Amino acid sequence: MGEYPPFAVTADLVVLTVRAGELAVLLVRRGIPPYEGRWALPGGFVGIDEDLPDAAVRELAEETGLPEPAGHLEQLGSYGRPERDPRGRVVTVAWLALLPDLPAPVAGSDAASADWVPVARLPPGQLAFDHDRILADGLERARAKLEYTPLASAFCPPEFTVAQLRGVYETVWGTHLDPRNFHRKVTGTPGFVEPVGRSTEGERGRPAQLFRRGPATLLHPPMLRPH
Amino acid sequence: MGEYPPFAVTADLVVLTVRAGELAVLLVRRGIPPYEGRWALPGGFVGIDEDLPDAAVRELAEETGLPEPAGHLEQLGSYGRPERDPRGRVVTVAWLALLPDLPAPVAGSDAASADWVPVARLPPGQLAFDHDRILADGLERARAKLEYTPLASAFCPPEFTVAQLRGVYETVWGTHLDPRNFHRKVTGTPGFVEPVGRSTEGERGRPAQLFRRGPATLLHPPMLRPH
DNA sequence: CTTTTTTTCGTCTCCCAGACGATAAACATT
DNA sequence: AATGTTTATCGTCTGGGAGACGAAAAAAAG
Repeated sequence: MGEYPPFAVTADLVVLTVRAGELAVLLVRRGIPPYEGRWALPGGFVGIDEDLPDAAVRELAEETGLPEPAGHLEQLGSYGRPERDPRGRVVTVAWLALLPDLPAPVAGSDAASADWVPVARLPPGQLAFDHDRILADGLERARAKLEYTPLASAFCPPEFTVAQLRGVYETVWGTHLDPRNFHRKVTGTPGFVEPVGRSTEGERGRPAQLFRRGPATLLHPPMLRPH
Repeated sequence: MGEYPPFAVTADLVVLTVRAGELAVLLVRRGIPPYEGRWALPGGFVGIDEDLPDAAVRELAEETGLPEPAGHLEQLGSYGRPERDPRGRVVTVAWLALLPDLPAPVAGSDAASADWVPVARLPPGQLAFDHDRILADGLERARAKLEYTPLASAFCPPEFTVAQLRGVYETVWGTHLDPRNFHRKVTGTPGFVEPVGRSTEGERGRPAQLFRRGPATLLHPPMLRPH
C-alpha cells in the first residue's frame, strides 16, 4: 500500500463554561505565526499512536490544568478546508467541552496565555484559522443539546440548586424562564436531578434544596426553548 | 513548523435508502486485503487539495453513479483509533447520506461490487475495519433526525404521498404509526410538505394527494417516536 | 417587626398527541 | 349495475404537558 496524501491531524477544543452570568469560551492568545497575537481555540497535534478522544482529553487537561473535571466532552466535527492552515494540509477534529466554573485559574502549561472570554463580547471574525466557524458550531450544538439532554448540569458543580440550573439555561439561551414552571419541569422529569437531602445556607431568600445529576441521558419530554 | 505525525485521511459513507419496505445501506465487497471479501462502507482517500465535503460528494457520485441526487448529506463524525487500519494511521471522516430509492442499479465504478443490504438482515460484526460502529452511529443519527427535522422526505422521490412518507418513518423506526394522526401531523406542521395540486392515479384505493418537500428545516413541534 | 428576596406548591387554560369513528373515492368482483 | 375492498382524509374525544400566574413558606435585610 502505498501513496496516500499526507495530512496533519489536530484536536481543537471549544471549551464552554458559565461564569458571572455569562457564557464564556476558553481561548489562547497565539504567540507565533500564523495569526500571531490573535485569539484561537486551544488544541494541538494528535500523536501518531494516540486515539482521537485521548488527544482531546489530553489537550483539555493541559489547557485547564485539571485532571478530568466532572464536565462533558463530545466530538463536534472535523474541518479540513485545504487553505485553512497556511503551514500545510491540516485536518482538525473539533471537540465540545462543557465545564463547571473552575475555581482554579486557567494556567496555560505552555507559554501562550489562556483566558475565559465571554462569547457575547467576542466580535466575529477575530479568531485564527477557521475557529470562528468552529466556535459558532459548538455554540449551536450546546444550545440545542440543552433542549433534549440533561447536559446543563455539566455547567454546574456536583451539587446545585434548581435556580443555578435555571441560570445556566438562561445564560446559554439568552432568555428568561419562569422559575415556577422551570422548577416543576426539572423536578418532574424522571432522572434529570436527584435530591441530595440538604439545603443551601447563608444565601439570600428561602434556602434551596440541593440536587445532584440524575441518571437520565435524554430528556423526555424535552425542555423547549421559548418562542 | 515541520514535524507533524503523518496521517492518511479517508471519507467513508453511510448511504441509506428505503426500498421494498426495508431500510438498506450501500455496501461494497472488498476485493483486496485487508478484510478481503468482507462488506465495507464505500469510501476512499481524500485528495491533498480536496475539501472534506467535496471528497464525500465525489465518493457518493462514484459509488452511486448519479451526479447529485436530491437526497441529504451531512457529516457524521471522525474515527481514528490507531489500530483501525493495519496499513497505517488512517483517520476517516464519516458521512451520512439519505437517498430516495434509486431506479438505476448501483454500478460500482471500480471493480468492487456494490449493493444495497437491508440493515435488518446484516449480522453485527461482519463489516471491515470499524465500519460496524460507524454504521450503528449513522443509523442512530438517522433515526433521531427523523424526529425533529423533515429529513424523511430525503428518502422519497421529488413528489410523494403522505402514505409514502409514513412508510419511511415506519421502516426507519420499525414501528407502526396511525395513518390518521400522521396525516394530520404532517399536513398541519407548517413548511413540512407542500401540496403539488395533483393526485396519484391507477393505485389501489382512493387516490392520494401529491406533495413535495416544504421549506422547513426544523420540525416544530417534533414528530415523536412512539413509546 | 416589617420588608425583601427567593423557593416551592397550586390552579387554570390551551395546544397537541393518541385512540378511534366516519366518510370519500378509487378499483375489484360478482 | 351493485357490492365489496382498499386507501385517503376529516372529525371527535380525552389526557398530559407547557405557559401564565396566584399564593404560601422560609430565610436575610432594614
